[in-house]
Amino acid sequence: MLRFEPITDLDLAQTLDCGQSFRWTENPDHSFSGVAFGRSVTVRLENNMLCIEGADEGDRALWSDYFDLSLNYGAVREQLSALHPVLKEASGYAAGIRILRQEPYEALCTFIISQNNNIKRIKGIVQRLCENFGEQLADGSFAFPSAQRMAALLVEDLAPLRAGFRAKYLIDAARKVSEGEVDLNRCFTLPYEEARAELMKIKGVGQKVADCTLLFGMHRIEAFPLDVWMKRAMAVCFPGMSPGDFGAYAGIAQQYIFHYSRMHPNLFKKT
DNA sequence: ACCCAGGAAATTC
DNA sequence: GAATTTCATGGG
Repeated sequence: MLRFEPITDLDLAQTLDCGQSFRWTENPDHSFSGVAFGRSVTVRLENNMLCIEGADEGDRALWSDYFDLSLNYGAVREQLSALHPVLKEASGYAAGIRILRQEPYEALCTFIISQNNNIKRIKGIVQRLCENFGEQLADGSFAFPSAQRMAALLVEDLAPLRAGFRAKYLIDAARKVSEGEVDLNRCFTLPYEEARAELMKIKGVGQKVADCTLLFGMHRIEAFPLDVWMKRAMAVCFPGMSPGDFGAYAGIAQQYIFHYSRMHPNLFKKT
């Protein structure tokens, strides 16, 4: 069991159930159980201390990075709040969100699955992907399958996932990643537009999926994914503004706005 | 029956 | 080139 120093600006529900990761489930006591990096754990907050059951001391840095504990989100919110009054409102409402550092390949696959889909069904498809092709862990849960494992599959093999037209995209991603035709590690350091182009070599990966992969899988927090919710929010609340106007922490601003708009759908009705 | 969901590719104009 | 249609599946 790992225990971290007391921390502010962390809400597990806002962070783990806000549509950036699809592998966490809430328990009756408001802790969350999930798998990341092949480790099955349960996380909870006790007196503002993050506690991770099932993790050992050797993984302290891994989980600190996963929950982005070293970034001062209070300072980020202060900076963002100065940009626009609605962003100030949204960042206050969603102040407990942190941008996770997920496994790059997992982020890539889950956001390929996300296209023209809803969060509930995305979770089901991801769960079936892990159960069918991921390594089983000691407690019976499943790791996310590797690109190498998935590259050995045929599109038909993914039928049990019921992923529809996205199955062929997953196979293309697995093959290009496992053969090095797409280098996920380079996407951490390439100039932003080049990193996005690298990911878009995969069939089924456009700008939005590439942006989500960069933001949630490579911690490129300048990324500002525009999905249907964000396009509505931008049209209603930020007319004339573009992603570049949100600065170096655009991705965090995006998550604040995304969460705020999903929790207040009536404010962003289509005209 | 129709519409929508953290879109992108294929087709048509 | 820009606008529209198609692609699978499941819930409201």
